[in-house]
Formats: sequence, C-alpha cells, structure tokens
Amino acid sequence: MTSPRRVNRGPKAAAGNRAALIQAAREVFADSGFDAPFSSIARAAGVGQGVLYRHFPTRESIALAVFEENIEGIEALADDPAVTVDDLLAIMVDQITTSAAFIAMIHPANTDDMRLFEVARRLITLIAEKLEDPRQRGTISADITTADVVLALAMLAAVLSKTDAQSKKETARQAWALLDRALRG
Amino acid sequence: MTSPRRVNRGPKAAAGNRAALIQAAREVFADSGFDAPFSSIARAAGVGQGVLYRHFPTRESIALAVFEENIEGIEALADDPAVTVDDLLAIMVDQITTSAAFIAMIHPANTDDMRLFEVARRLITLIAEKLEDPRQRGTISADITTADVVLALAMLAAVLSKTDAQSKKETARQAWALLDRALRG
Amino acid sequence: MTSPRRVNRGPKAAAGNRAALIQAAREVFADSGFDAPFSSIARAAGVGQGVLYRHFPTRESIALAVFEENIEGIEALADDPAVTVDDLLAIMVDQITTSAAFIAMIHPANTDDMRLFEVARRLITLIAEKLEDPRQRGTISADITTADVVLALAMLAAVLSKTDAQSKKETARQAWALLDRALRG
Amino acid sequence: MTSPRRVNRGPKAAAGNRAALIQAAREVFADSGFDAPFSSIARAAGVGQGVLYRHFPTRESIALAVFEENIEGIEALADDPAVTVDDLLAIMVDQITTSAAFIAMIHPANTDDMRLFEVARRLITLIAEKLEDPRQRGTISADITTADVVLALAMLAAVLSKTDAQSKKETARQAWALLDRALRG
DNA sequence: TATGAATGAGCCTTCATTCAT
DNA sequence: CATGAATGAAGGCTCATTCAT
Repeated sequence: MTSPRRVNRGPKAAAGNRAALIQAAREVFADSGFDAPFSSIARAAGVGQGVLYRHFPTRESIALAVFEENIEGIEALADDPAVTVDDLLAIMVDQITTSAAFIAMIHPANTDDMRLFEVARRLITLIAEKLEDPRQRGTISADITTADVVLALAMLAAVLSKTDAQSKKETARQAWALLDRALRG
Repeated sequence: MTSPRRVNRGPKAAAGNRAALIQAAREVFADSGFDAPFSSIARAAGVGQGVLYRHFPTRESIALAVFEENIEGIEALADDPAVTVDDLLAIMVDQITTSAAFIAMIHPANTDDMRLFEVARRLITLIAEKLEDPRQRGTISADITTADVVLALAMLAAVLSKTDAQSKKETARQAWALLDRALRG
Repeated sequence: MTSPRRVNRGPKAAAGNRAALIQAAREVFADSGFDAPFSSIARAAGVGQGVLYRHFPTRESIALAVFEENIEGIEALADDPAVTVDDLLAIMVDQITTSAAFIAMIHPANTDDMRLFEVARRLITLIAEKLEDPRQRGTISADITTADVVLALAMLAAVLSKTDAQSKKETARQAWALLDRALRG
Repeated sequence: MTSPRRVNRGPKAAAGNRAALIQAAREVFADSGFDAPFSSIARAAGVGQGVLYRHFPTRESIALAVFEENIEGIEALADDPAVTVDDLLAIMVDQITTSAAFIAMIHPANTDDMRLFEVARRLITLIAEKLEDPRQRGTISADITTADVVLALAMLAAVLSKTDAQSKKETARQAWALLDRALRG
C-alpha cells in the first residue's frame, strides 16, 4: 500500500531529524503562530508526518522541546546569585520576542499536558526565588508578586503572538517599557 | 416548488436579520471565541449562511459590526468633557473583558480590511483627545503617550484571548491593575 | 480556497442524496463490512464527504437509517396476530442475509449511540411480544427465552459478516437450519 | 557505528524471538482484538518490527502460529479414543472463548494464505474422525454433519469477536448452550 | 540478523464558501 | 432576497511496510 518517495535515511537520521523538527517548529511557530499546521512543521523539517508524531506525539510536546532549549539557558544564568530579577527578565523578554513557542508555556491555560505546567513552574520558581532574596530582587517594587511578574510576561507574549513579524521587535520594546514601569513603579 | 423550510421573509427582514446576526455574533464570539465557526453564528441568529455572507463577507466585517455598537456607546460617553481618560479606560477594559470582538479590533492584524483600521483609529482618537486636554487627562502620567495607552489595552485584550472563560474576569482585574500602575506610575 | 469540481445541484438534491447515501451505505456495508471507509460511501453515492456528514454525523446514524427501512417492514408485518415468531424470524433471517447493516443493530455492543439500543429494543420487543402469546409463539420451544432468540440472530449475523459474498446465501441457510433446531429442539 | 539501543542478540535469539512473538500475539489479540496494530505485538514481545515481519509476513501467519499451539494440544487429546466429540468441543469452545486468534482460523476468510485452510482442515479432520466412530460420537445427533459442527463453532467465534471483553464469558456460555441443543437436538 | 526509525497513504472530521431553488 | 444543502480542501492522526545501520 505504501510507495515511498523519499529515501529512508535510516535510524541514524533520528537525532538529526529530532533537531531539525525542533528548529523547524521554532521557525514555524514564530512565522505562523502556535496553531500552525503540524504538517507544515514536518515539511519544514524535511521529514514525513509520521516522524513528527513519533518524536512529538502532541503539539505541546514539541513546544516543550523548543522551550526546553530556552529554559536551560535561563536556569544556568539564574544560578549565579549576582544575576537579578531584572537580568532574568531581560533574557526572558528577549526570548519571548524571538521565540513564539515560549509564549505557549508562559500561560499554559488551555492544555492537558502536565509537563507544560511543570516547565512553567520551573520558570516561575526561578523568578520567585530571585524575588525572595532582597539582593537579587533588583529594582522590582516591593508590592509586586511573582504572579504579577508572570502575568506581565504573559501579556508581552500574548500581544507579540498577535503582532506581525516586522513590528515584533519594536512592539516588544515598547510593551516591555510599559510593563517595566508597572513592576518598578 | 416544494415549501422551503423557513419562509422567505422578504427584503423587509434584512435590517432585522442584520441586527440578529450582530447580536448572535456577539454571543458566539463571547462563548466560543473569535474563531468560532461561521455557521454557528448564522444558526444562532436563526438565518441561513447566505444571509451572513451577504451582510458580512468576512469574519472581520462582522467583528467590526459587533464592535461598532460598542464604540458608539464609548464615543457618546467621551463627548462629555467631564469624562476623563480613566473613565474611558474603565469602560474599555470592561468591554475587552466581556467582548471577544473587541480584541480583533484593537490590534488589527488583517490588513485586508481597511475599515478595521478606521475603527481602531476612531478609538485611538478618542483617547488621544482626552489625553491632550489636561482636565480630561485624569491621572495618566505625563510621559505616557496615546500609543502607550493603546498598547496597554492591546496587551490586556491579547492575554484575555488566551485565557479560559472562567478565569477571564480575575485575570482582567489583575492585568489591568498592573497596566494601570504603568500608565499612572 | 475552495475550487468546486462537481456542480452544486442545490437543496433539491437533498432528499435524493439522502436516499442515495442510504442505498450506497447498504451496498458498501454489504460488500466491505460495517467498517468500510466513510469516504467510500460518499463516493458510491456520488456526493461529497460533507454531505454524508451532514445527513449522518456518525457511522451509527447511517446504519440506523439503513436499518430503519428494514424494521418498519418487520413491524408492519408483526402487527398481524396471525404472524408467528417463525414468520418473523424468517423475515429477519432474510434481511440479515442480504443487509449487512442489520448486523450492526442486532448486537449493538460497542456503540455510544443510544438510538441503536432503542432500535434494537424495538426489534427485541417485537419478538418478546410474539413469544408471550401462545398462539403467536409458533413452534419455538417452551424453554427458549427472548434473549436466546436474539442471540441466535446475532450469531447468524456475526458469522455472515465474516462470510464472503458468494457463500453468504448458502451459509445463511445452513446456519439458520442449525439454529432453528436449537430454538425448536 | 554507535551502539544500537538494544543489543543484537544474533541468530541464536531467533527461536526465542519467535516464541516471544507468538506469546505476545496471543496476549495482544486477546486484549485488543485481532485488529490490534502490528507494532503493539512487536513491542509486547520486546523485539523490533522487522523481526515480526521476518517471522510472520502477514497477520494471518502469526494468528496461525498462535493457533498452532492450540491445535497441537487438541490433537494430542483427540488421539485418545476415550475422548468424545463432546469433550473435543468443550475444549474448542473454551479456546474460542479465550483466544481471539482461534476466530481467524475457524473461518478462514483470507484466501491468500493456504496454510490457514490447512490448519482449518486439520481441525475439521479431528472432528470428522470422532463423528465417524459411534463410540466417540458422544451425544451428537445422528443427522448432524461435520460441516454443521464446524459452522456452530464458527458462529460462536464470530459472535464473540463482536462481544466486548467483559461479557465474553457469559455470552459464550449462553451461545454454546443454544448451539449445543442444535447439535444434540 | 535485529533494530526501530522513516515513510506516506489513507481515513476521519470540520468548515469556509458557493449556489440552485 | 433568503435558505440551507452541497462541495471539497485542509488538517489531524494511525499504522502497515520498508530499510539503513
């Protein structure tokens, strides 16, 4: 029943395929939003649909993978006590600006995948810990809670997900300037 | 030749149909989000799909009509010089919280329909005029521009469009509290 | 986005389409079993897939329609007190032999559609009522219950669903001869 | 070049793999029905898909192997002249009730695989031989042929293949009670 | 020889849009 | 002008089968 068109590149391709899928997903999500067709991700990665499903059975699971790469860098950075909330937020804002998949994590309201909550929790924990230590709290206002900071990031992410590619950078700058006032105000 | 299921109520019904469609769209958008199937709007309005298309060829055009009713109320209110920007924003925040169509307006992504920009412009104008008059400016900080205010509204709208129905109210409250600090800070 | 190939034959075609679908389903189910692709039914009926879904949203609902035609005849027949269980069974056996959709009804084990149970119940009721009246009971053995009769029909249906088209008739004859002994024995 | 996930256990493992596949297939068929995905059998056996295909190129061929173990036990039993048809049938009914693969054998639909017929023939032969000897015929009615007995088994198998797991036992009991009347009647 | 990843066909379902009546 | 059925493209997902390693 099957008539292969593309050559079977064999199991060796697995790791490469996985990486290609994550990269493709990052780009496709950025270009077309988190609701982009699954098939377009597979096409962008140059693999069959089945491969995408094998590696990432759900939309959330590939978003998770994209996000994983982001959060690892952030966690490494946060380890350093000299890094303040402000520094952390600067990184996150930057990632939100360039990576649409980040967006889905920040506000995991409508998902069934617990791992998303878990990753969101890691992120929130990072922020919470910094906020608790006066020396790492930076310039964040005393009456601002962790939830406020997360919501600020979520708003930034949400508005950027509705912004077309070329205005993204400028909108992000302006939006965060505003939110920053609130957190510091 | 055989009797149609619903009687053709003739041209007289056109205005009524239009109103029914707008009302139906308002409810459907609120219940199922802005991506709700077109057919569900026609069904809720009790008319055929063709009528929906006749009156509103695009999703944006019906969102526009829904929004039109909102903005007219806002404009009427804004006419009163005693109404400050704060008052205006309170109304808008309330409408954003309850009306999904508002979201589409405030951040017009679909550049095909120029009327969207037109309506957005009207909204922006209202805000701009209030801001220019010191007496109507209310408590908005001096260095806040019209663009900042609009962006704040857009962020609120964006984050709410990703929030599930039951948390909408609380998220709106928290988010605007934050944005309000920024505008007033 | 859509480029029509087939002409839109208009609403007038609805009734005809529905009938064509039922007929097509009857044939497709008979040829390829109850698990035949939905698309093949639409194709056989000469309509688009959407039409099939409009008329019959689930596989059960079209089976129901096919079955409905069968059961109505049976019910009319059963109204006559002169008709015995034997007569009734003769009809049912005949219909099971020729109509695969009947099969799905008799043993509605794995369905969520309550209407299937309802129709199965109608069928069972017919049999039960006949069995209760000594004059209509015919030659059915005294210790045979309604459940036994239904199970006999289910077995016939089940074995025929695994039988290829050309042996169906002969297998049906032989199988029912056997089951008949049991009911009468 | 890199280490495969599972070690290649070499040709020695072939026999073990075959046995594992048969056992896995027996369980998977019982749990998920005869239509269970091929991959699930390989997974349950702890081998790669390729091995499954190497040993059993078709679904029928593995069903055959599963069945082979059953029939051997039955043949051994049948060797004893003291065993009557009734005893034989009791065993078969039991196996049909618990083994989905049996169903595929008893009513070989797939005419591609001649070995299916061969196994079915062995089964039929066992029954025929018992029936021919008055002392081994047991209580089977004089006018019952081998074909009748086989058909009775086929009906049982067919109806059970449509029955959900938890009612299987009870349905089998009731169905065979009925068929038994016919054979003995 | 065993592994298990890759492939893509195929079925399911939804919905935007058209158009006969 | 209104109706709502028809249409088919599009996207989701599963799984039989192949084949590089």
